[in-house]
Amino acid sequence: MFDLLRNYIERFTSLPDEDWQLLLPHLLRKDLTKGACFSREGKICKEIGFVVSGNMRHYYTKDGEERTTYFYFENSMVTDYISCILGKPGSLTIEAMSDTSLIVFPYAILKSLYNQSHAWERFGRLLSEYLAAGLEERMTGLLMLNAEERYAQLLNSNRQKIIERIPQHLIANYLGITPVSLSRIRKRISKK
Amino acid sequence: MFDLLRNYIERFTSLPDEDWQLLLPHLLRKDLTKGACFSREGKICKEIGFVVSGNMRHYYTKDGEERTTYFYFENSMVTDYISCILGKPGSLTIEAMSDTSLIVFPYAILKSLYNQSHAWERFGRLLSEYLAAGLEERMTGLLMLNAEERYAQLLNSNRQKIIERIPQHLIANYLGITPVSLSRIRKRISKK
DNA sequence: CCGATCCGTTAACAAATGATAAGAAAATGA
DNA sequence: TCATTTTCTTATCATTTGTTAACGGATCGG
Repeated sequence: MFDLLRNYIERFTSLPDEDWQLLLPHLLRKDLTKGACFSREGKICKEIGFVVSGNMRHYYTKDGEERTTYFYFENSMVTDYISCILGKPGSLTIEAMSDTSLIVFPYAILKSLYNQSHAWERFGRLLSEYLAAGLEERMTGLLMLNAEERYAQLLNSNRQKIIERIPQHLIANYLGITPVSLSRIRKRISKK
Repeated sequence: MFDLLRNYIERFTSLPDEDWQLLLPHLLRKDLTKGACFSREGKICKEIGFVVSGNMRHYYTKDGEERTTYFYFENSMVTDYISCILGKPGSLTIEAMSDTSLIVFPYAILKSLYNQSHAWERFGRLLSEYLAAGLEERMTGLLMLNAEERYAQLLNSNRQKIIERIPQHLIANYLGITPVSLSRIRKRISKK
């Protein structure tokens, strides 16, 4: 099963077996039941996860309300990256939306791999670049497009999984609008 | 003068002289007059810049209008990172807002340094992480805060340079609102 | 010095979005 | 199965934001 993670990593950069063996002993399987948390607001996130099956969301809290801003599906990494990088308590909570299987390993291990191996350092760079590119695209959407255009953008992106598998009020959060507003947008679009 | 760049890099990770010497021969000084462009929409960005003096902005074009979403001040890196990373034509234009002095070098050189040296690869990782953390914070602000809160956030951040040195209609762009709306927000705040 | 341009404010109106509540359909769980 | 919860829609009203236009001050170049 751990090969799923290896394949994911090799999509960024080829990883000699020697390097892979440095990580392998630290991998664990972790199963979360629906509603369980991987990382919590106020706690320092010390683990990296890889979603084998299931899906998760992360949310911030404002005025006591959860505001979901990201979703994780199978075959992707999950962590509070900011908390890991800065080593500070996170401001978001990551929660399983369904029963979810993860492969996990300590962020401290990844950091030590950065020191031990150029290949792992490269993976870290490419992962961060990939992350930054995604954030940039999404932020530009928020700055340049209105709510309806953002929903259309999501429809035409490679993130359809979100439309298909996520409840609408959470998609509204993700788009930065209210569920009521998203419902209106959908109605407007369906009339065209 | 090139030491300014070296100091900047060393704030991320210590760089042995040997590694610095790999980059040094490729550094050039470049002066832009007010209004000149460092990178243009539709062109592949092939250079990394470091702002020695002056300031710049980058903007996207929507319906023929410029939408400024970022500012660069002295002592910071400037480039169309997405265009560099993906090797694709950029969708933004980077322009000098005043006469600006840069240190520049080809992105291709940085890429080769990634191959030649673990220390440079590390710098690349840390720079990307720093970039991602900044994008994440700003995106969260866009999703969680209304326009007035975003302006207050900017006021209380370590980005006051923007308030002090940037025309208000461009700050409005940066916040994702219209200049008229920002003017109203400022009026509301001043009444308190 | 003068004209042109840029910049910020204000007003009036239109459009979009938020807040709240009600109701119905669908999913969930005992 | 039945009650409960979740999810989505719709309506109403308030608020915010966008749009357009006008005005005056500031800045800039000749």
